[in-house]
Amino acid sequence: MSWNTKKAIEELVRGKELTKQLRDLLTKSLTDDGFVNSEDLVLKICDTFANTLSLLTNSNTTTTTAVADYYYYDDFNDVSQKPTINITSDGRKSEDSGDSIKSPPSTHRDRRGSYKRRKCVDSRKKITSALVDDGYAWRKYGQKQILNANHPRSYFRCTHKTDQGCQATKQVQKLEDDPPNFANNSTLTNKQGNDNPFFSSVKQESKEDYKPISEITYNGSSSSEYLLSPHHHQLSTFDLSSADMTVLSPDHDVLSDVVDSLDLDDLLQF
DNA sequence: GCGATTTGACCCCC
DNA sequence: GGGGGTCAAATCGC
Repeated sequence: MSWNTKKAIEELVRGKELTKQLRDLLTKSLTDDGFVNSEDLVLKICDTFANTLSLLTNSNTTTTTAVADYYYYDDFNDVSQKPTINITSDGRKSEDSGDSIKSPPSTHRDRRGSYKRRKCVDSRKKITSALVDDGYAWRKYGQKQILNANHPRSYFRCTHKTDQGCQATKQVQKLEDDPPNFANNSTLTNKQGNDNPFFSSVKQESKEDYKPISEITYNGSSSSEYLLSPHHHQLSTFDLSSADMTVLSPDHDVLSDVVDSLDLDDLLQF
């Protein structure tokens, strides 16, 4: 294990401790009597993850690509880059960065592939459905309105289906409108299964070598994303308004080292 | 040009 | 035949 990897682990552990403190700060409503300043604490946490990513970036070129493509340290301190996700009346979502959205020509309305898309945004700075959240690089390949469902169901499959034969697929569906913003409350859920009433239990199909998980992730809230580790069956929320959380590619050698040497169950036990 | 998303069409199963 | 899952053309951003 390289020095950078060890340091990355140390940073992750430090981040865990800081997050615990933040949890205490919020749940116990510590104010002036608290031993830490909340803003300072958040900055420390951001530094921790930034340091970790920096270490990983410098220690592995494979990971470097993934990190560099999808993550920028400055995003931690730049809440203004939070994308606004709008759920349209027909269930489709669009992201509004403040720029006008170019509508497809009216003559293309009925044409396959016509859709609105945000422009002038560096997509590398935000999480997209194609990014990995559980060790797989998901790519959306379909969306369908389900009978008696308020929201459409999205279909994802592994990006490496063609080149590596990965048969992993998953389905994502929102259950209810206007879920409470857990992230703003800095709530970090950690539980078996998905009993969150605002998001669907979505099955994940498993074929061949794919490691099955019983529940899946959902990214339907305006500012929070639900992540689930296929190995630990735990659900976590991250606040995208303050930090773009993502997981590196499935081919992450460095992360594998980190994961192998850490008890993620313990890491996630907030 | 590449890789991503969108979305209508198509296929399959009940 | 209807509903759900997948395909693939169209489109977009880099």
